[in-house]
Amino acid sequence: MPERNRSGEVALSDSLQSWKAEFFKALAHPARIRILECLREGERSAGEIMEELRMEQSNGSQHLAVLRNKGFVTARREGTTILYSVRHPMIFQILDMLREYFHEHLSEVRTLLEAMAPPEAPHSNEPPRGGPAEPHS
Amino acid sequence: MPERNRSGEVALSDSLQSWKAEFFKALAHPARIRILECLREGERSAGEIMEELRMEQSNGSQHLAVLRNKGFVTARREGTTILYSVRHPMIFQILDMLREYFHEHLSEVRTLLEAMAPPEAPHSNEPPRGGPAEPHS
DNA sequence: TACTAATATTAGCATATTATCACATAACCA
DNA sequence: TGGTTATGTGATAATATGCTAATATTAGTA
Repeated sequence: MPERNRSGEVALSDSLQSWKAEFFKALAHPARIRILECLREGERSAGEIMEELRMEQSNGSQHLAVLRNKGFVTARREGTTILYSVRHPMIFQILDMLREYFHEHLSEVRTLLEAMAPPEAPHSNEPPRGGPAEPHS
Repeated sequence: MPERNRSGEVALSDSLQSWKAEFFKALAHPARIRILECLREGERSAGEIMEELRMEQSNGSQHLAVLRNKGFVTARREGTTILYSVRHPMIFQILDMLREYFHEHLSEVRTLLEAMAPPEAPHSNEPPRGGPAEPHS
């Protein structure tokens, strides 16, 4: 615990860094990233999100709870549905920066991606025929 | 596993989001944030970093390994010491954005901080039962 | 009131991650 | 050579996380 709280300044900096870590932790899941990307177009109900992302209701609700508790999204009730929206555009700025970086450094990133999911061959992915074709672009 | 690789485009987007999640996961630890902040001023040896951050050698080395494997930092040997530096200024841009947000929304953030590390106040805070609490109607 | 739909929360389990220890390797210097 | 420092690696227990199933809460409606 690096607390040299001599002037009170270090404590704030320490809080800041812990907060940043919590911030990143909340984003450190593909499902939550997808939820945020889903909300990029605007307000969405919990049901719509889970349908679009094909998540279990309970699972999705838990991810939404994480995003809610960390302040990434706000929710408002409208009748029986609850509409979620992203609280601050900074989120999208960060995601956009990452997207740029991802494409600029695609060659380097690919190596990391392969190291990321080693159990399956990154080249040929099996086409699971019979699955529902999605008209989504 | 949401893979609808009909045109190859969705797969890339999916990879992007998984990569983003991995990116955030690598940053989701206060120690690693501190290491990066420590490297903001430039190149530093592993020993300097651990001394400044008061970390155990082995522990710090592991965190450095995470940052290295994810491509956040590069390392070069100089004699007996190994010098680390941050690979891309985007990291600092993101950290700066968060710092701004942290200070702009300090009042909101403080609530989350308290919920984050409750060393005192064993009074259980009430979860948002009964739907989301609207800021004000 | 009862009933249904939409969300939220809880519980149990499996898995992943962390910090830490112990030891191994490498470079430098006397 | 021997000794000190810097760094890496493997194993372990404690902790955290995610997923599924089940249950609870709220709003709307009959």
